[in-house]
Amino acid sequence: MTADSLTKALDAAEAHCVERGEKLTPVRKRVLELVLEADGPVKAYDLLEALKPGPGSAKPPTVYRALDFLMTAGLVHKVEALNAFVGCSHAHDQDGHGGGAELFICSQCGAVEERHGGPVPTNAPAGFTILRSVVEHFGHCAACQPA
Amino acid sequence: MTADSLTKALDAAEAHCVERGEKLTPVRKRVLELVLEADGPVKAYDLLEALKPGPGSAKPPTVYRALDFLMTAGLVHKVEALNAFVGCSHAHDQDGHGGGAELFICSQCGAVEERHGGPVPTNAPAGFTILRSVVEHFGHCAACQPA
DNA sequence: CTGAAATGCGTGATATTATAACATTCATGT
DNA sequence: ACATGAATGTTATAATATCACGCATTTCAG
Repeated sequence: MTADSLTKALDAAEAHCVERGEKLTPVRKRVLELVLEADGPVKAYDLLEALKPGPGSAKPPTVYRALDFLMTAGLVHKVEALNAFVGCSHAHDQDGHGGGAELFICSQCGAVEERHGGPVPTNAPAGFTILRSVVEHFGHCAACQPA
Repeated sequence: MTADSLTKALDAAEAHCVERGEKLTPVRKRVLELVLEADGPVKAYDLLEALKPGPGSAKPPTVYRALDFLMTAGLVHKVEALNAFVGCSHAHDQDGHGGGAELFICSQCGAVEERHGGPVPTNAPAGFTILRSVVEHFGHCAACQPA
């Protein structure tokens, strides 16, 4: 992500929050920035390290609260299988499609692609109502195919 | 799961391991039994508690090693979004279909349904090779629909 | 049989991930 | 000013998972 598109993404995120009647506070914005800057999924405690050049501030709750906010706002996704977080380029609300995107994660280079409107699970058990889906695919992206 | 079908499942698991040239040792068998007995996904430290009526034995590595073995053998799945484990009724090898089943988990009663040959992700990025997929759906099973 | 190698497990310590509980600050409306 | 509520700071701890070492047993070539 270029510095320019990062700025744009942050502005878009801010607008997205305002629409929702919420505030993208400095801490939240900084966390989002760090997540978006990263090449791939980021760990919460790596964010924590990155957040504290200064002495006192930045304890675990700080980053987890910011991440919770950003996830609720649909700006960040958690990669459950990695206990890590990725930025969401679409800035969609997470309501209405089960709260989860379909993620394609390259184990080689860390690149993450996100898709929506994914495969409707046609083979759900009869009568099962899906409220939230976690769909994560791990493998090699086009650029990282083994020779 | 009835006591009778539990015994059958354990015997089948043992046969499954022998086929693979591996051993279902007492510790592994006991862990599998505990996972199968449970109503729903089980936490590793709950297994740990259940494993130690005696004083000394049963430390975290014991249960994690057993779980690793059982997962590799395809007898147990990890629910990534819950950090919990479920027994696998099919006793399939996990090779050949991305290492993951599609799980339907009732948040109300904890029931887990497992499906295979799930939705081929038609919208994968071009050139992406999937090695492992995590697909977990959370919601209400037929018996737990809200009134 | 014997000894090297592999495997499984016990044990203590520690790393990693996440939350609880309570205090403080700050913006906002009245 | 004062009350209120949201966000954050702060301390502690819970929950999840792995490392590293050593011992016991099995396996099997020689």
